Amino acid sequence: MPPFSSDPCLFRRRRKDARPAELLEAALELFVEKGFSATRSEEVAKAAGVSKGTLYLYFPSKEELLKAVIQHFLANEVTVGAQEAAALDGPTPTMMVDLLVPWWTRIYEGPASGVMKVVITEVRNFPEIAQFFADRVVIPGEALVAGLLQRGVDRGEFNVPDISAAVHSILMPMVMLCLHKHTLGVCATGVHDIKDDPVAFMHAHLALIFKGLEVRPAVAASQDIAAKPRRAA
Amino acid sequence: MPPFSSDPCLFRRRRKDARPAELLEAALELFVEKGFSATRSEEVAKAAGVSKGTLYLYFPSKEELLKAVIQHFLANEVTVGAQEAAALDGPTPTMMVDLLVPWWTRIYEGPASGVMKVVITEVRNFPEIAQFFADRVVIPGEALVAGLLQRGVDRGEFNVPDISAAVHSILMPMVMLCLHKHTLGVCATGVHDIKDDPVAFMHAHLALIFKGLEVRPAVAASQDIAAKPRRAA
Amino acid sequence: MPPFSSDPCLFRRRRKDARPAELLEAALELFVEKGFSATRSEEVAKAAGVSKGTLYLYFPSKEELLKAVIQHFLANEVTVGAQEAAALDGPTPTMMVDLLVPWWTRIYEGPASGVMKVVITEVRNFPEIAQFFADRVVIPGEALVAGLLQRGVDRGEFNVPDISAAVHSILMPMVMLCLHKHTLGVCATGVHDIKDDPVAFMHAHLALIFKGLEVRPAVAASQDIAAKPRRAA
Amino acid sequence: MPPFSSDPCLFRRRRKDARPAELLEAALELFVEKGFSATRSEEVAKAAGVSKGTLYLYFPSKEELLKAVIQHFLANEVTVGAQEAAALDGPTPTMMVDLLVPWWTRIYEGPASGVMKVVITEVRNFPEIAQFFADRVVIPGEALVAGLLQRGVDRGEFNVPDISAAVHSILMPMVMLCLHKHTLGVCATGVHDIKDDPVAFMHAHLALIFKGLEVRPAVAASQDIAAKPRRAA
DNA sequence: TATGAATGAGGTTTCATTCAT
DNA sequence: TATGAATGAAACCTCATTCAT
Repeated sequence: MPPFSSDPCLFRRRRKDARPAELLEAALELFVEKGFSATRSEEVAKAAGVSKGTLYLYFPSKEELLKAVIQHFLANEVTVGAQEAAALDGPTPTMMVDLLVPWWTRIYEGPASGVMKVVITEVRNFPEIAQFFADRVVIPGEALVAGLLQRGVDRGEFNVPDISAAVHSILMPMVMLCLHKHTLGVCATGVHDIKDDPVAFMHAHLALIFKGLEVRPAVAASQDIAAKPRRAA
Repeated sequence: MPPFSSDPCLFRRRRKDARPAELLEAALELFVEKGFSATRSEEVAKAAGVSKGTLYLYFPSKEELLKAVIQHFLANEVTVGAQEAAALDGPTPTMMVDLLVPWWTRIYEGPASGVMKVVITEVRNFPEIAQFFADRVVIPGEALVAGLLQRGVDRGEFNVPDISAAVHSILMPMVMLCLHKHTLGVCATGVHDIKDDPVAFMHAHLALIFKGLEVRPAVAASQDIAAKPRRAA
Repeated sequence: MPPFSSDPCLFRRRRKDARPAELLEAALELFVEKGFSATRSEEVAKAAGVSKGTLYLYFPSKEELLKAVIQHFLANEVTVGAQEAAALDGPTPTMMVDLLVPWWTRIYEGPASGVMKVVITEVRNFPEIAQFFADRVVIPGEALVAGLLQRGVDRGEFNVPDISAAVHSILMPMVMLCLHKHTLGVCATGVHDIKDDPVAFMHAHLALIFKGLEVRPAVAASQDIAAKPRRAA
Repeated sequence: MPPFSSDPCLFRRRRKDARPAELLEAALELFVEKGFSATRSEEVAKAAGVSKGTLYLYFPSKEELLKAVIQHFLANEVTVGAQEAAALDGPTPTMMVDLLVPWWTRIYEGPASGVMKVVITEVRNFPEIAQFFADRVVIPGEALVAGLLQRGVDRGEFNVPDISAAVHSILMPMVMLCLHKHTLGVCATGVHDIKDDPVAFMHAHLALIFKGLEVRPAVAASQDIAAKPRRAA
């Protein structure tokens, strides 16, 4: 057949070059869906359209495959937000909404949430991955939010007594919901679910962060709420 | 009238009575450290100083053992929280601080945080566990916080446009930090860590929830921050 | 309590003396119902109202218990028929019906059929039992029927070219139905079942056999042979 | 177009094709000798010259293996009998002898008798096997004989007051002797044994049955029914 | 390079048996 | 004598990995 060149035919070469990526994608999908240990290596091979033996031509073991999956998908998912942050301007609250809502929605709805699930659930057994994840994802992510908060404080737009704690208060629900999407969210019934409208949740979440519970002045004044070192009445 | 006392021997009886708790403790420790599936039931038995068979005298299967661990170390904690909530009185913000800070500090610092890590990271492969966890922990926990928020709204103490989202904003950071403590927290360095002062974090977190970022009126008025379907000014 | 005499009180002594028989009865019932290997020794103990340990005071192992069960119930079940045979008189066909129908009905409906089931299903692993069973049950049983046939031949009542084969033709269905009662009969549906009317089956079976024995018209006419439901033309 | 022939290697293919039969033979031999439950799956594998895992490549469980044994060695034999019955013609008594004698001789002397022993002695603990056996062997086998009897009745060749009982009278001795061959027959001495001449037994058995079927003089006279060394008309 | 038949270590669970009391 | 908590040897089955082709 003429379309294929003579020696190592182009078709096969193209297949061969694509193999590792195809295997990694199949593996991620299955690891997210069924968990690492519950996924049999043959399933990964089948999903990628090759046989069990072929998988082992590219990855020496199932564990190495997992490491490759995490590294591969992590590399592409980082620091997009940071670049976008640099491009924006205006009042910090507006910036935060304009930046964080689409950024996190993209993550939540795309494959990145699956990567997070895999990393978080398996990280304990792979310390190298843990460090990699901390360096490339956690620390930059926290820095992004911390930077926004600091900007608002510097510009006198709002008041943040404990930036580090606030970063956690902002980010943790976002991360947790990624996790939830792929864990409890898929197997337990009766749990309240935000899966269907992540954008609405993000707006509500940020609104709460911005405005708090709008405690009525009288109530708030009656006692000093949430003072750090609380004293007995 | 049996020929011998039906309480045959104080020593054995005491052992028998103590066994379940000893097994649960050994199980939790191993489950947190190595994961549920990666822990062999024999290891749990050995760690509790008994043989494999003895474990099955007290728990009919490994999965039931996990359920018992959840019930013993976490679900009871949730129940206690709910009872304490019923006993308190006064302004809702005060109540929330007085209740949630020690409650969650106990969870975070005690074995309950380990249970959360185990469940969240492995639940996907064990649907029955997922449902058990949802029924005994997630739903009651969310109900506890939702109840407090509703109380505040009913008494006109604060305003909560979206109670369900607020529940998540409050609880997710708490849960996520439990997870973090036993995953990234033990293997990655450099990640900001609240491990050493959970009480301080809780106060800051609740303060943020109550007061928000205290956005200055002028900034807030300039555009409608965080309106759900945002439109351009 | 006065009813019990002083030293080893009569009540307990009586219990103790009855123990082995109680255990054997419980064991037989369970072995028939669930099979030997599927019966746990604790179940036998429970059914006899004692604890696991006590069972082992009387029988050194489960296998020895099985042997004791078989020997115990076999000893009492043999040669009753032979004695009854000696007491009867008259035309052989009549004798056979009068003897075999109630004899086998008793066996089929009583515990003896269970013993047969146990022996037949387990005999392969217990050669001593096999010999015991052959000597005490199979050989006397076959001799009984062979003797009856020989008597009929000697008296010129019927013709039996191959007595040994005829013995099998007569006895095998009877034995097989005992077995069937406790095996296929209890677990498979759709199999034609004679469980509900063994007497009718016996009459039909013997009627078939007799007509094949070329009963001489004179003898046959003298009385209605084997004809409970049958009527003369 | 796969890169290599889809028939990768004749040697391996031939092994793979032969494996199931080899495993079934090894399994039957062990099941007959030691019983189904007492035979470990690894023993079957070893006897077939493969490893434990290989067995499970061909049969999903030990119970399915037993089902396959039943189907392969016995159920097919029943099916063949039914087909042969359809192919024959002529007077029913002749048909029955021509059909049943070689059919049952084949069963008795071949592996099928072993299957019967296994099923009958162990079926009680495996309800699914019981149903399978009933559906594939008992019901078709009884239907085969019942069909023959009905044919004779319809053609006015003989009289059968109770077909169902007659089916049992005919089949039970045949089945029972299969059982006997592999139970008492191998371990007890002194029991009368037809092992050496099943053909003679079958002729005698059927002769006994026929004479009881009131074969009409005309039919009986047309050829000498069931004479032991049958000769062509 | 690609295959898939074969392997066998390893996991959970059962249960006959023991023995301290 | 009687108990029942404890044991640990099996048994079934899975699946990551190898290797002949």
